[in-house]
Amino acid sequence: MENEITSAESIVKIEKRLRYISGMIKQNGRKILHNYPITSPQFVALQWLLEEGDLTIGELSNKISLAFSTTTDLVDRMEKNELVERIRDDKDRRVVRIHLLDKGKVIIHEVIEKRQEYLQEVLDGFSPEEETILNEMLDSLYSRMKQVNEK
Amino acid sequence: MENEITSAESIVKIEKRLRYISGMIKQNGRKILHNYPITSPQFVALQWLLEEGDLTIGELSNKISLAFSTTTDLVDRMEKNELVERIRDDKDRRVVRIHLLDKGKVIIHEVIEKRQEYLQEVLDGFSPEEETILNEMLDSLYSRMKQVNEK
DNA sequence: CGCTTTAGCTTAGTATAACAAATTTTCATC
DNA sequence: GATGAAAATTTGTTATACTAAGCTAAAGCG
Repeated sequence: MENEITSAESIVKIEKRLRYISGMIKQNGRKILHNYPITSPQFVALQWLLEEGDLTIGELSNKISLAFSTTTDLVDRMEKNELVERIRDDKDRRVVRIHLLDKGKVIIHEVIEKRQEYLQEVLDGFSPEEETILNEMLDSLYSRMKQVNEK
Repeated sequence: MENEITSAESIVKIEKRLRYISGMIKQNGRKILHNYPITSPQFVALQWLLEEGDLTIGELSNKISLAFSTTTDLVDRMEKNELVERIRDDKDRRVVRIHLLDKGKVIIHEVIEKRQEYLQEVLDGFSPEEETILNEMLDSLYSRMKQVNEK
């Protein structure tokens, strides 16, 4: 059963807040990446590789919601910088698996740490109760968005 | 006085949630913009112009956290597509004010509406109480981030 | 006034990102 | 083995994004 419709006014407010927050996060992300030899899309890709292990071009493209050809170029540049390497699958020679190299691993770990420090600082302004609520909220938001996006 | 330090584990979890959610929003945004003749950065710029009224290149650059020259190019393309126009300030001939044109206004309104419909759908899964909590949470997050970013 | 500095924006130059369409290579299947 | 499909890449084009250099108008100052 669906709940009552949220007022339009409320939606506008929430949309605005989300936009401002995402602007803040973007701004902070820029500041951090400025000290590292990777770009924002590269960061996203590397983080997925760290989290999921080796991924094919297709899998990575889906994770980061980009066209195959965009991902190919992205990987080209990261390979040139020795952040990752391509490994041809022995069973299926069509498939290329992207593997995180040490240099990439060090960088991505450091950047993630900086981001976590930032988050830590933000959350220092929260009580433990608020933090619990935030966690639950993000969980709900995520699973609900997943539902809606998959429709 | 600061609250107790959030556990590292919790931070990791929250970071991950935020990342997933922003991925979802990005994915949905792409889907919507696909039907309109504007790009994602252009959308952001137009939305600020709608919200704030005419802005100078400098003001707009700050709003969207981009270099002046990037904004100049962005405005060039939007001007070519008749979404906005440049108006020289009469008092101070150095200043250029970016003004939203009708075509741009129609597009930005429609895109915002689509985004709000999406948010509406997401929030339909929430009870009024949850929604109130969400609102408060976003408020806290925003003001706290602003504090931290300005340090 | 005449000079320098500053502010606001644009240009130039380069690298990256993003996509659609065409192509290549390999696999699966008939 | 021919044919079609799948996975990546290449091609071609446009948009984003930055730094550094340049331009023009305003402001400050002797």
